[in-house]
Amino acid sequence: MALIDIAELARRSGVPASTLRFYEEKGLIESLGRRGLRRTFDADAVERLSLIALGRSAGFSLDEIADMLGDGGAPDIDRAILLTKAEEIDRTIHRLGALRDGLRHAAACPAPSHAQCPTFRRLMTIAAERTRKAKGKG
Amino acid sequence: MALIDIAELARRSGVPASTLRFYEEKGLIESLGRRGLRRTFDADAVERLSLIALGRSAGFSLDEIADMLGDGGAPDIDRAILLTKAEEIDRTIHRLGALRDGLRHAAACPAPSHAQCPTFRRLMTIAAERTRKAKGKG
DNA sequence: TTGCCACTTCAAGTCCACTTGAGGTCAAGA
DNA sequence: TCTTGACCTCAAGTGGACTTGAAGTGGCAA
Repeated sequence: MALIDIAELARRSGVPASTLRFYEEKGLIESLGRRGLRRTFDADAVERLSLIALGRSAGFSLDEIADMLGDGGAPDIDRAILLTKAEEIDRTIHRLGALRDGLRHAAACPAPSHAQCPTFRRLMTIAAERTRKAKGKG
Repeated sequence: MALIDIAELARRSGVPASTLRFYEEKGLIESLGRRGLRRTFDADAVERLSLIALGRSAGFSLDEIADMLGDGGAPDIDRAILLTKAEEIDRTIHRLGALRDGLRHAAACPAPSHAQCPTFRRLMTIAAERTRKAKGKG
C-alpha cells in the first residue's frame, strides 16, 4: 500500500491541496495518518478522487457522493441506498443521452429555428427533465 | 403570439417567478411589456426556458447560455463547441454507466471487500477514467 | 542550531445561482 | 373609496463548493 503525502496526491489527482483538506473534512476522502504535520494518503485515493469528480460532473452533490462511495472502501451502507443512487444515475444517463443528441442535432441542423423541430423539441424535453430537483429533503 | 403573464409562465415552465425575474435581469429571457405592473411574456418563453435548463444541465453557466442563445429563440452556438460538448457528455455517459453498474454490483455482491472484486475494480476503473477538465474559461 | 518552507488549523472570503424580505403599486371587487 | 392580493423593486441573505489569509509547526539541509 503506497503512501503518498498531500502534495503528491494533489499532483497526481490534479485536485488542489486545499480541496483535499476540504474533502477530508467532509468525509469524502480519508488520510491514513501524518508524517509530521503532513497528511499521508493511500495512493488509491487518486482513483477515489476521480470517482468524486465523476459524480460532480454528473450533477451529484458532495453529500450524495459521500453516500454513494461510502466510508472507507467497504460500502456496507444500506444496499437500498446504493440501488437508489444507481437508479438516479440511470435517469441522468438517459437525460444526458438526450442532451448529447440534442447538441448534435443543433450542430448538424441548419434550420434557423430548432424550437420548431419536433426531434429537437423532444430531445430538449427529455434533457430538461427535472429529475432530482427537490432540495430540502428527499 | 400568445401573451402570458409571469405567473402563467412560471406555472407552464415550472420555473419560480423569482427566477424568471432573475433571468430577465441577466438577459436570459425578455418580457414583452407590462400589464399594469405585471410582466408579460411570449408563450414561447417556455421553450427558451427549456433551452436554458438544457444548457445548465450541460454544465454551462448562465452567462455562457446568455451568449449562446443570443436575442432570438434559436441557439446560435458555435457548432464545433456543440460537438465537443456532445463528445464530452458521451464520455461522461460511458463512465456513469460503469459507476451505475458498480453501485449495483456493490449492492448485490456479498464479498467483504469490493476493492478485491475484479468486476467491481474493472467498473470503477472505467468510471474513474479522467477527462481533462479545465475550469473558468472555455 | 538555525532557518526555510511546505505543510498545518481555523476563520473568513468568493462565486454562482438563486431566494427572501421589506416596503411599494396597480386593477379590480365589496 | 377602500381593501385586497399578486405582482413590483432593490437589497440582503442562503447554500454549495471551494479558496484565501493569517498565524503556527515540524522535518530537513546547512
